[in-house]
Order: sequence, then C-alpha cells, then structure tokens
Amino acid sequence: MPKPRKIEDDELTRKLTAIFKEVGYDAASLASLSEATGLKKASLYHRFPGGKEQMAEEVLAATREILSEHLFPALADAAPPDRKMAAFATIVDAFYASGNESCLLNVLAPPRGQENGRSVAIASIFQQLSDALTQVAEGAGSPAEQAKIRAEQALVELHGALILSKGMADPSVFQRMLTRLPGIVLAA
Amino acid sequence: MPKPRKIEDDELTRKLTAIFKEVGYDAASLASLSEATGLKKASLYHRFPGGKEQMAEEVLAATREILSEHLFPALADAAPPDRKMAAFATIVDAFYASGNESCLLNVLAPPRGQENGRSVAIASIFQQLSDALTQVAEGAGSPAEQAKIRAEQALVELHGALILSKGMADPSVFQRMLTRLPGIVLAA
DNA sequence: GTCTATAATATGATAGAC
DNA sequence: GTCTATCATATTATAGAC
Repeated sequence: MPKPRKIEDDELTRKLTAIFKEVGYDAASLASLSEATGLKKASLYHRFPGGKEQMAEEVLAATREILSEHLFPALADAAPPDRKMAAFATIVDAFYASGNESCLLNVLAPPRGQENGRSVAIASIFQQLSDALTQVAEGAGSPAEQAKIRAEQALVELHGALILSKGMADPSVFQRMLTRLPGIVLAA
Repeated sequence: MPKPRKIEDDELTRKLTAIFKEVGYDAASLASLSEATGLKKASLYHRFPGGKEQMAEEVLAATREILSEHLFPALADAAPPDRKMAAFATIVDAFYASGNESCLLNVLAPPRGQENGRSVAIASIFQQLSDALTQVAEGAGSPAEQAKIRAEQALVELHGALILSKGMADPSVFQRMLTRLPGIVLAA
C-alpha cells in the first residue's frame, strides 16, 4: 500500500505557480517552494526529478492548459468581436488580480543568451495569444497584416501595464490599459 | 601614497549596469559582478559597503543621471513636439540596443511586498519619464488629463515591447513599437 | 510518497595583509 | 585600494529509512 499524496498535482502546481509569480524564477528557492507546498525538498524532487527547472516548466504547461480551457475558447466562439474582447479583458483582469500580480511569462523567462526549454514554452504561449487575438482582429474587419499588428500591440500594452503597475506601485495603470484593450484589437 | 583605482566609478558603474541588465538583480551574483568588473569581492565591498543592494542603487542613480543628461533635455528643448518624439525614439532605440536588452527598471524591481530603496528609485524614474512625456503631449495639443494618459501609454508600450521582444526572441516587436511611439504621444 | 540527514557547492559578507 | 583567506549561511541535490 503506497503512501497517499499529501497534495495533488493540481494544487501542487497552483502553489508553485503562486511563488514563481511572486518572486520570479531565480528568487524562488527550493526552501520557499517547500514551505509553500508543504512538501519537503526531497519530496519535491520525487515529484519533479528535474528540480526547479522542471517545476517551472510544469507550471508553464499548466498555465497553457488554463488558457486553453478558459481564455482561448472565449476568443474563438461565435460571439461578436466586441463581446470577445470584453470577455478577454474580464479574464485578464482576474488572471492578474487587477494588476497586482506579475506575468509568469515575464518572471520565468531566462536571461538572454541562456535560452532553454522554458524559453520555448514561453515563446509558444505568447504566439498562441497573439494568434488568437489576431483572429479576433480579423473578425472585426482588419486585414491580415494589420490584424497581426493590433494583436501584438494588445499584448505589448498588457505586459507593459503589468511592468508599470509594479514599478510605480500603482495598479490603476493596469486598469486604464484594460479600458484601451478592446479598442486596440477592434479598431478597423 | 594610496593605491590607484583599478577602475574609475564611471566605468565600474557601467560594467555593473551591464550585468544587472543582462540577468537581473537576483541572478547577478557577487562572483559574476566581480568577474565583470575585474575587482575582487572584497574590493567591491570597499567601493560599495552596502553590498549588492548598494551597487543596484548606484546603478539606478547613474541611470537617472544619464537620462537627465541625454533624454530629458531632448524632450524639454524648444523643438516642435514631433521632433522631440523622433529624438526620443532614437535615444530609446540606442538605450535598449534595438530591443535586444532588458529594462533596468524591470529587472531591478524587487518582488511585490518587498519594496525597498530600489523600489523608490525605480518608481521615481518612471514618474520622471511620465512627466517629461506628458509635457510633450501637452505641447502637441492634448489637454492635461489626456496628456497624462498618452504619456503613460507610451511608457506602457515601450516596456511591454521589451518583454515581448525577449519572450518571443523577436526584436522586431520593439521596432514596430518604436514606429507607433511618436503617434501615441502626439495624437491630438 | 514522504521524510531526516547529509553532501557539495555557491552565496553574501568580513578580517587583515600589503 | 586591492588582495588572499576565511566565515556563516543558503543553495541545489541525493541517499536511504520508514
């Protein structure tokens, strides 16, 4: 009879995600990850033989799944484009706690010149987001090339607002960005 | 007769800045800072008794000085607003190596909830940038409130483009942002 | 599957010689 | 002002008991 898990994969990943989001990859020590999850370091290595690097990659994989379940469907359904962007803003607002949390894709990105598996996962998620928003922009009447630009601008504003909100300790920057977001993608 | 300095403050700060920009505050170990500057760890402590924290703060102070010497004058002179924004784009392009370097204000920001002297310095630089761009926007005809929004949006796009350029390993995101920048601030 | 104990190394930081 | 040597602690990671 094998010992029962103290914590299931889903919950484990959520707690790891929270720490990484809070302090970033480098500052997330195994000690802090252990404390946050309630699993001793040796147990974490049992669940993630690849250590911290693997934990980060599974966190990214889980994030992608959450997007696939909650965000991408909202952008791909049959609703009119303005409805999609309203849903997008709502989901994004919740996802980043109204500008009070950092972006995983940012804080987990390895330094330039040290690209690895994480980098690929991150670039791929950015690309998925860009593609989904591009579709919405095209649905709103933008020609293909312009739709790409609009989607890119939306992601740029989204992530820039998170940086400024944190750097200026002012989440209202994020809120104002949210009001601009739909218009950026929908403008024809 | 005191020993001569192996490296002057200016050059020392430049090398520290390069490392911090490259890997961020947490991943910048004293070992790496020592190697990059050519000064042994004990010598770094002689120049910066406050250790890594003080190095980061002096790097931020030096960055502010560079902005005060090169960027703010270009935004405050008597040139027409579109000339100012063209200069701004050129300086910013050089400052971030056309999107191939990260933003110090981002990589030196402490985690939320761990604000310190660095946080204050960072917020203050963001504010200075915002104020300067707001002046330009007002000079281009925007009423005060809208000018603030436009300046903020410009900074949001600037920093978001750096995130996406790195995350997608594609500096062209930064280039496209640069083409939008003047219009954001100048639009009436 | 989780734990205690431990290892090997890296880290930030200091003392004291030159 | 810079250096070698050293310290205490923190870090990632593993071995082996239960």
